[in-house]
Amino acid sequence: MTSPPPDPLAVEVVELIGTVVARYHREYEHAAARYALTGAQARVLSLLCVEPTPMRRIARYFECEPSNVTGIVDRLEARGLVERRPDPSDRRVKIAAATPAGREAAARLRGSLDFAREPLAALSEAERTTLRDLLKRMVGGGAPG
Amino acid sequence: MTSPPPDPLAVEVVELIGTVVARYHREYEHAAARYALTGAQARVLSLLCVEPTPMRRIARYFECEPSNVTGIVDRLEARGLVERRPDPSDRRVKIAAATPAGREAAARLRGSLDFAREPLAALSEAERTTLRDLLKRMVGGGAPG
DNA sequence: TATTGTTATACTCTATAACTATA
DNA sequence: TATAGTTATAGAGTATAACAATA
Repeated sequence: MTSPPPDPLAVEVVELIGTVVARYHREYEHAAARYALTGAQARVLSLLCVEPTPMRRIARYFECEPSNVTGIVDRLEARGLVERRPDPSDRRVKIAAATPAGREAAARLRGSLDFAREPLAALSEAERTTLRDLLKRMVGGGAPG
Repeated sequence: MTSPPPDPLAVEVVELIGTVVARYHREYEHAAARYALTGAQARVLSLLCVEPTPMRRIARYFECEPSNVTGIVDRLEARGLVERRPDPSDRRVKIAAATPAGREAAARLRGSLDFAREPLAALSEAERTTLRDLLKRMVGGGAPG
């Protein structure tokens, strides 16, 4: 359907983004592993620190099947990092929420993501501002979570 | 060891990168799935299209255990997308290489990564150049693959 | 009937440890 | 002895399908 012109500059940027993505993702998994969390567990926990979320909505957020979320939340709950709460307005719904221990673990993990800040050291403040604005416009173009 | 100052701008950029990474990664898996490939299979196949690579070096490249690579290459080989070749200079080594069918599949996949190019449409050519240069400097600061 | 969450199942990815064949 | 690749094993993520409880 879409037959975009083979813009060499766009290709180069896409490849660079691919490199950044691969590196970031790998480092994120490693950082999570240091807290005995898998990447998926860390991502769900981080989401639940922002806001308690029904199981179904977690699945929609990560674009995965609801059955996956059951297992991930099971394992987080078994370690006391997350709890399931009933939804007063709909007894079918279970709302997953981070416990204080979960919020603490997530905060420690977040603080350890130096690898993500480190490459920015090569840029001046003005350049970081430029980068931020360009990324914002790229991200803003997509569908909201 | 590293106790970087809590620079709000850096934090914002890191969060934006996190968003880009999450979106790109998800879309990449979906795109690979459309060709009946897992993300890991697609990444290995793409690497082998660049250059035939010994099993051990594939593992080092992706920073995973060599035993993983065996299974991934097994499955790619079973579908005729990859083949193992002996290394004439060291009979212990097996060199994995993309077959013509594998290169074709990888090319089709690469062509379908519109999602990565699409957000760039919001940027002018000058802005893309700026973005490219900033990303280059970020990436260049890390360890070479 | 439709929806929420779960269970059961099968496949893949991942790390660890032990094994083989070469070096 | 050290290295390259594999096998065996176990835990985790994922999609599919079927199910109970609730709407």
